[in-house]
Amino acid sequence: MDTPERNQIGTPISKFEDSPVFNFINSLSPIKPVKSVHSIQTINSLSFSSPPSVFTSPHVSCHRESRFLRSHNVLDASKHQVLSEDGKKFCSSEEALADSAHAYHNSSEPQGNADQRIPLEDSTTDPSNEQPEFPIELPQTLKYDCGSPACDPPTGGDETNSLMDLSGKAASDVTYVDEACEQNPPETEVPLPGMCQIEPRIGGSECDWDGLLADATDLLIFNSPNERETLKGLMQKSFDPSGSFSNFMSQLPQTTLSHGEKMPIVDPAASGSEHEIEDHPSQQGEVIENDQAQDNLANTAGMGCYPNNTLNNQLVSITRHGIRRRCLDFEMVGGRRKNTNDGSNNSSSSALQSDERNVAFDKQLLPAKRNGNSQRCTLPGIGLHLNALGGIKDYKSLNIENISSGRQLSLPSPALQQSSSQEHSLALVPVPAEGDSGLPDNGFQPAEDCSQPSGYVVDEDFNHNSPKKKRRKLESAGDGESCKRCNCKKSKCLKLYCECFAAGVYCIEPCSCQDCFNKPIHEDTVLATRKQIESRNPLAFAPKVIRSSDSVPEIGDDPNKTPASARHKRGCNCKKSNCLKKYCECYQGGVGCSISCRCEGCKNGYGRKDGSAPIGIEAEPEEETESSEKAVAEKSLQKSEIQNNEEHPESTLATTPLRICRPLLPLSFSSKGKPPRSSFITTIPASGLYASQKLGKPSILRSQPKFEKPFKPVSNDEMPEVLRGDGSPSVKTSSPNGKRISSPNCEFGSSPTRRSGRKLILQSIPSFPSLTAPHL
DNA sequence: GAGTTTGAAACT
DNA sequence: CAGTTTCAAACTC
Repeated sequence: MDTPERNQIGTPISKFEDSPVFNFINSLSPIKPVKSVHSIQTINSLSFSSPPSVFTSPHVSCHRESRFLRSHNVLDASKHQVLSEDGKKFCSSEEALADSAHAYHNSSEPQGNADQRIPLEDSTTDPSNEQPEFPIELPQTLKYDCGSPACDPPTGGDETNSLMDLSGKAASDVTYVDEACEQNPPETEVPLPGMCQIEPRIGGSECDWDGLLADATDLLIFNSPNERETLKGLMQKSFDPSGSFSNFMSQLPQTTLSHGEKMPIVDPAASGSEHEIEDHPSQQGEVIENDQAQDNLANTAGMGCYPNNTLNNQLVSITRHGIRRRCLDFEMVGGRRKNTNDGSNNSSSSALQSDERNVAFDKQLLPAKRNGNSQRCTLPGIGLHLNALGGIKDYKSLNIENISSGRQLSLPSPALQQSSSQEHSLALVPVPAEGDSGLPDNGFQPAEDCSQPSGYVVDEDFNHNSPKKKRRKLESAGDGESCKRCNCKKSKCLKLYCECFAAGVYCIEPCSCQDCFNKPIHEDTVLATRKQIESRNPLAFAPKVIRSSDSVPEIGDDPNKTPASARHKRGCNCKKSNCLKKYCECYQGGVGCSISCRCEGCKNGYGRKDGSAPIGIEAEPEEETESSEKAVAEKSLQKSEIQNNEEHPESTLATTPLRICRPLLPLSFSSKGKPPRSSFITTIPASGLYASQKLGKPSILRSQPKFEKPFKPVSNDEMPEVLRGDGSPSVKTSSPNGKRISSPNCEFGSSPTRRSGRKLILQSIPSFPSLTAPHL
């Protein structure tokens, strides 16, 4: 394999060959790579975080970051341990299956989660149990694994074997690598060929480039760390032309470095995987077994999440490293399904191409899937029809921002999120807010949470099998709330009654809806309906809860106010629930009632309409507005800005940093899958509040509960923005809310707390467009 | 699991 | 804009 490819490659190869490392590797066993790896390891932990963010969806990324830190630390500290453990784990297929399933979901999420999970997953994958047919799953897991220290093993059956042996033999990474290399000497070489193949294809789209590049780098990496670097350098040079690529590359190194820790393992495995896939189907089969089991599970679950095997496998093998893989994987997922079966054996190159193609197809479907992957439900947000429509443009911007920041962005509006996810192929995976809860465990949990997500992932068709059952299961399994989906019977899921539809997400497995038209299949209908609804009420699909979290912190007022800052877009109209139950949208959204609310006997724990804050949360609404006014007086400048913002939100936004965040934020919630109600969105402060809620859908789902608990009341910067935008603009006029809205707007706009909000407005506006745009 | 309550969404 | 109806979630049993 290798030799022929190399020949083809020609120049590129020659470069690599030039490097002493490469030559050495070629002549010798993989052992050398290991050394390089060690050096890299130190770097990995640090760099690692950033790359993932880029690929991962905003939601995910946010969560991830927090997780990452932890995970990385853990990994660093216990790298060796992990590896040894992994080896053990590999043996156990059980965990592997479960993990792999999670991993799929996680794929969107990324490294953060992946890192934690990875070890386990890797181990699981490694064991590779086997079914050649479904190699895809394994690859995915592997990919994730790669990201994680443990991951490496994942690759081919041979690798798995080697890994197994290694696990038994030596705990150290080095041993791992060496063995892998020895067993699969060709693998080391393989990477190069892969590079060559990739390049030609790359010509296609930037996205593809990124994926390819990543893959290529991975491949190179596999051979040896040194080689990686050299390859990277080469790659960068060659690809620099595309900005995206350059950015990507910059990150890639990190990823590679990060991998470096694990590198030893990873490289061998990666190389092996490719070879195995292409050349050694039998080996693949071994690896695949686990994957298949997972796939089967996913399928049974109705999960579309799990990509088809063939394509996935190829891609996976290529991409192993967390970030890229993710992208590819997600994309792959959609496309894979179709293609995988057909050409499991296709060469890597073909796989790549197919992947690209698939991606386009997947866009529509992916969102949902991604969501599922992400964690879930949140992702509800994720499978937005809007996304598909959306706008690629938006996503690009998002990506850029993400990349630059290195964090995930919160999507401004569901539409944006979706669009971004689709285009990137990154699934917005709302990482479960839980992230915190258990890195190790959680790593998987998120996936579990994702169970819903899985639902997302699941193909639409699957959903219907037994929606109620699934739904309940999901609910029970994960957060009951989080997993939930709609249960529409008469609305066909084409009205705002439908949470999924309202959230801009396609209905998926967990849904128990009847006669559902909110599916990719009926995209046209969905879009048309959306348009109609939006025509009546531009803000109809905007988050119901707007959060000025940004404003709060920035303002420096009491942090406590944060909750108060968030407000329901329209305000509730509760008469009997006293705003103490989820019937109340304000309460459900974790925000206090505001002036805009027409509720009677308001006792909202998050903040009473009166301004009193029963729970301890400060009174939000009116009082806040007043306070805000005071603040304004104090800060004439801010005031002016705010006013300007209100009047000219756009301009303000542009100037303010918030803008960036906002655009991203809005969608976040939607992704959740089913936040309280689709419309409720948490705003995410650019800074990273997310953690608490933002987390995508999971956050949403979870968020609700949290909301119940007063404090984190949603921080939804984004929403507020949207709302503001809505409110300030004429938008609301159309909507029934308009009545109420006026007051709320006043609150936001006038209220000091909202000062930050001013900026939000602008962002929010943009998000909507994205949604509508798709309809075009 | 079925039925009731609730309030938003949709309609008039 | 107000009132009514429809709808599905939230809640209760």
